[in-house]
Amino acid sequence: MLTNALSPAQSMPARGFRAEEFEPHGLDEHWSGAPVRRLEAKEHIFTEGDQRTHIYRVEKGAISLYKIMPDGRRQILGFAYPGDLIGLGACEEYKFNAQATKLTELKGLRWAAIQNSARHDPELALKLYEAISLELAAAHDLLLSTGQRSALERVAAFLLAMSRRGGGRDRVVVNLPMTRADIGDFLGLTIETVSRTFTKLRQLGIIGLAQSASVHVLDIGALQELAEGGRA
Amino acid sequence: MLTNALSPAQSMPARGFRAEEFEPHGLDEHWSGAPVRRLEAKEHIFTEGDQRTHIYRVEKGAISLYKIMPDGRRQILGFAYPGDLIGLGACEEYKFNAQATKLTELKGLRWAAIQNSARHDPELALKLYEAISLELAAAHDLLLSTGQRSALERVAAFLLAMSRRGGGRDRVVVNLPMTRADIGDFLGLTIETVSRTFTKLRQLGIIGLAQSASVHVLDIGALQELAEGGRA
DNA sequence: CGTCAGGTTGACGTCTATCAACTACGGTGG
DNA sequence: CCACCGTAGTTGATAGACGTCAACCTGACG
Repeated sequence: MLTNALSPAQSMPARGFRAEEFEPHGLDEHWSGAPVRRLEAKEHIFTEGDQRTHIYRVEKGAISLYKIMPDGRRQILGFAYPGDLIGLGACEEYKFNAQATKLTELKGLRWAAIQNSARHDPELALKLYEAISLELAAAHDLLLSTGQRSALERVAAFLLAMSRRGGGRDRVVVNLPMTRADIGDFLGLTIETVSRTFTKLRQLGIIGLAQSASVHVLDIGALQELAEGGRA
Repeated sequence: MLTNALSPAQSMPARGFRAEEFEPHGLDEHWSGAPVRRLEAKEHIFTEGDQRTHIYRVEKGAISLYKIMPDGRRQILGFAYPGDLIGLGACEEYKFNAQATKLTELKGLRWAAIQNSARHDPELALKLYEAISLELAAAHDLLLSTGQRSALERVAAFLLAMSRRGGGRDRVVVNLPMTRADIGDFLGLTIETVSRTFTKLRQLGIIGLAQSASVHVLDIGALQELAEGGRA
């Protein structure tokens, strides 16, 4: 029911929430009229410190949300998939950057409008509250990964979480709309370690790697065991 | 203005929010009537999976919020100080454990009551939304630490964040109401690494360590540089 | 066919975990 | 009063996991 990033034992998409299940009802009408915006890969929706004018909903593609340090180190906080909302944080400025990982379409709503509605519509306000509390749960799960899990465990947890995105739970074929660099910066690993770990999982017969962007999950049980530290 | 855990460049307490600045006005009246509950060190308020019956406000002491893996690895998500709220997540069950790090007092409010009020009071609902979005920002900052920063950088960022708790900004004497083990599990380090890093900071003349629970910040500029990766 | 971004693999280095010994402190009880 | 014990913290030696540097491969695209 929740929307955690790296919680393989639970049943949640990796960030934000599935529109059909959790979208604030009070937002539906607003979205229908909103114009579609198209982004090329690597194009930004907004960057940290920008005035927080809109909230966005991903229609197609995928968005990475990330923070970056002065020396270039980057931490991806999550990936937003179609149906996910972006920019819910209640503050004057965006607190992170949002960038398309591939060709992406999204809709935007003026925050001022949402805020006005919410001031007279407790239902809507509570929906915002619920939506963001799902994001918090996702952040907490990712925190458990980056803080405590080994590289193998992190990648296993990541693949499990990804296998549960996009509706059908525990899909055999998982599509990864992001690069190895993105995965690395999400999990707190380097490109090389991510690549090596994928290879190890393939050698163990747990996954298949037809193309690098498409993973076949062959043994989901093993993946779950690994993610929970069943064996190091 | 925000409440981030490890964002030394910004000015926020480590988790939750300062009551006098951010507490939902609609909650004030509720709290005044609530009974005080006293907890010994290591006593739990609730554990993961418990029915989410109350939200709590810390009055004295400190609470650690943590997740734990089957094999005992623990990730502390944050520390709640006096004025901070606990258990805001919008779901049926608590998603983490809450445990006193020392003798602590807190007040609790039945969630059902808050929820009922919020359904008719958009102001209150929006306050909940704002409160939890601050927690999300805190989680994101911690994520940047555990995912990207070195041990030295993490401890520097942690000390900076702690120096900004408790009202007076950039206090020279910082009190740490948690053990080295707690700090380690918060930052994704071991006790030994935390201890060694404190020693290194002392040898560098950046902090003073009279007692292990009380840190004197001697050179806050150096701490900031370290936290942002100024020099590795 | 050349170029470039993305991905894989190998050799090596290093940061931090692990294992272990030791100190300091506080409480408890003889 | 002091011996004893448990918890917390520090420090040292060692090992291992992951990062770094580098070569190479692949596929897309002009």
